[in-house]
Amino acid sequence: MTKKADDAPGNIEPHVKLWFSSPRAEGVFGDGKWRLLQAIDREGSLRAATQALQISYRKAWGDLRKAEKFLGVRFIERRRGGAGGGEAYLTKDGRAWVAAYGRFRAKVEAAVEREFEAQIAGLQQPVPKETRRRKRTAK
Amino acid sequence: MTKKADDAPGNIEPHVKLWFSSPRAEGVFGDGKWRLLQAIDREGSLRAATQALQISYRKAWGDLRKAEKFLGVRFIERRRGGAGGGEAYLTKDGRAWVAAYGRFRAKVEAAVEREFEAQIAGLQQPVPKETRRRKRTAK
DNA sequence: CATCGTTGTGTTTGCACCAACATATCGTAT
DNA sequence: ATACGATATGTTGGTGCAAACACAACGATG
Repeated sequence: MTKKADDAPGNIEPHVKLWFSSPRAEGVFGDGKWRLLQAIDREGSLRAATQALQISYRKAWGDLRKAEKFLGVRFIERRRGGAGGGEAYLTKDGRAWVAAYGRFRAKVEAAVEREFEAQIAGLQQPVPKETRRRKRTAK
Repeated sequence: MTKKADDAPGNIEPHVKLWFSSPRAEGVFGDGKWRLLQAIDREGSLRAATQALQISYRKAWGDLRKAEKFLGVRFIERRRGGAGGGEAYLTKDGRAWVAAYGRFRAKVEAAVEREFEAQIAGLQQPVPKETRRRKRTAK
C-alpha cells in the first residue's frame, strides 16, 4: 500500500532498456525479442505469440530473422502446414538465450533499482513546502 | 590490439538506455538531458551547448522545460539580454543532479558490462556454418 | 484433393519525433 | 535609442519505423 503523494512533482522511477548490437546491425537482441521468444515458447506458434503480445506478426517475423541472421543462432524451429497450419518452438539454443538474457536483465535491473535509491532518491524534495505560487486574483 | 574476427556473426556488445519517468510524464530525465546540462555548464549558454552537441535549440529548450516542470527542480538559471545577449548556468540543484546521475549511470553501466560477461558472453557461437539458402524453383 | 491455419514476404499507410524555420522578447553596452 | 545575441515559443516539413493490409507457400488431415 504505497499511498504517498502520487501527484507531487517528485516521485519518479527509473527505467532501463537493454539491447545488443553486432558490428553489422543495431539491436540484434533485446527485451522485445526476449519477450517474443518467451511468448512463442508459451504459445506454441509465432502467430499466437504476436497476438498475445499485441504486436504485429510482420515485425516479429522480421525481428526474429534479423536476430538469427546476425547472431548466427537458430532460436526457433518452424513448421509450415500440417495439423493446425504450422507451429514454432524454441530450440535448445533459444531456450539457453532466453534463460541467460533473463538472468542478465534481472541483474541489471536490480542494479538500477539499487543505484537509483543510492544516488538519485536522495535528491527528491522531501516536502516542497507547498508551491509558493500564490497567484490569487479573482475570477 | 584486439584483432579477433570482427565480422563474425558473434562479437556483440551490450547497450543500455536509462531514463526516469514521473507518473505524469515519460522521460523527464535521462542521458540526453544529462549531457545537455553538462554542456550548458561547460559552454555557458543553452545555445552554445546545443551547437556543441549538434542538437536543435528548440528541442533542448523543450526538454529542459519538461524536466524542470515535472521534477519540480530548477536546473539552470537563465538571463535574457545583457552582455552577449544572455546566458545560462547550472544551479546548485542542477550540479547535484548532474553529479548524481553520473554516478548512477556509471554504476549501472558497470553492472551491464559485468553481467554481460557473466551471462551472455559464454553463449557466443564459434562458427555457425554459413546460412545455406538454396534457391527455390525460380521461374 | 480441398480445406485450414500457420509460416513467409512484399507493399502501403499512419504516426511520432525531430530538425528547421520564423519571430517575439529581453537587457546591457555603445 | 539602437544594435546585438541569447532566451523563449509557435509552426511546419521530412524521415524512419511500425502497424495494417494483402497474398503466396506449405503440408497434415479428413
